[in-house]
Amino acid sequence: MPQKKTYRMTPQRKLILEELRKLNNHPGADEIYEAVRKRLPRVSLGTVYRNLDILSELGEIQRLELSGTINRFDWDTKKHYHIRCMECGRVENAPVAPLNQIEDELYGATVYTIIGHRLEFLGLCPACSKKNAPYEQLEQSN
Amino acid sequence: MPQKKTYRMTPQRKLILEELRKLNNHPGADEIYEAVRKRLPRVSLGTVYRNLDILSELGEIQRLELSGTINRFDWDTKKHYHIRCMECGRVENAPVAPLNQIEDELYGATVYTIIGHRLEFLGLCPACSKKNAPYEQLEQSN
DNA sequence: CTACATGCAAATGCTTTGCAACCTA
DNA sequence: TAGGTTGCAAAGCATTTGCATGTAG
Repeated sequence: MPQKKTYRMTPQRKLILEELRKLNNHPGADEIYEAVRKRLPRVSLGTVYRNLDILSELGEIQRLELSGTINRFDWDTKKHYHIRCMECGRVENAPVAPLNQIEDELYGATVYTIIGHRLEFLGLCPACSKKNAPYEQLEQSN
Repeated sequence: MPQKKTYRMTPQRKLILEELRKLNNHPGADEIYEAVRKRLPRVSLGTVYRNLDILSELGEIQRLELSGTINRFDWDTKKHYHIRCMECGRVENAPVAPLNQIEDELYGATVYTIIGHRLEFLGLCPACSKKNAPYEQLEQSN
């Protein structure tokens, strides 16, 4: 197995963590960058990105990979969920019935007007599963 | 209200739709581009992007906005879901209990090794809700 | 000391856009 | 004929990376 990497606690890393913990609005890297910059004007965006990577790898913070701009297209316009291979990116339909009632749980519990939801499963396709046996366990603990 | 736009059926648009319907692997724009290029070597990637936009707007195809593009960070490392405003991008926690058993539905039904799932709610935050009353209805029919 | 980390700038990768020419209804 | 559409190239934008220098352990 690969030897363990030892991480250091640098002023930059500490500040990034501190500032993120002050923010309750699930900020992006740019917003964290701006916050840190007020206390350490010479930080670089690159440093912020690198540290956010490391900190989420260490489990100190969580990276939210929300759905975003265009990625994939589907000729099937019916509602259905997908499963994606974390290794190779393959996407297939997930044979799971639509959660038609899941949005009801939010009524009264949020101030948002709910429009819909997205559910996506993550895993390994058979090919990558074989190639990469220990990977699953690793990600499980994430 | 805005006057209705009339769309045309161009050879490019038709081919893009045809090729997408042949592909069962939820392709990205680049893959569709390559497929179309075999039959129409001078198409441009820009045309492919523009048509995928229009076709999904028309409901002829579905755009899968899978996780991975918008990166936000969260100091809270416990499992929880989020709700995102489709207008302004604000993200908040969604007060919904984790679907601990949802992945079980897939055992035996998929050849993938399941590692996890992501659930995200989409809606309008109170501020955008007010500004944009007809929007909700529009998106509902999507 | 030395491997990890930083600042800076350049390089990605994917998507969008401006524009002049083109073509569908 | 009008206004949507195309190819091309350039521009965007968020994120990553190469490199020389700096520094925590």
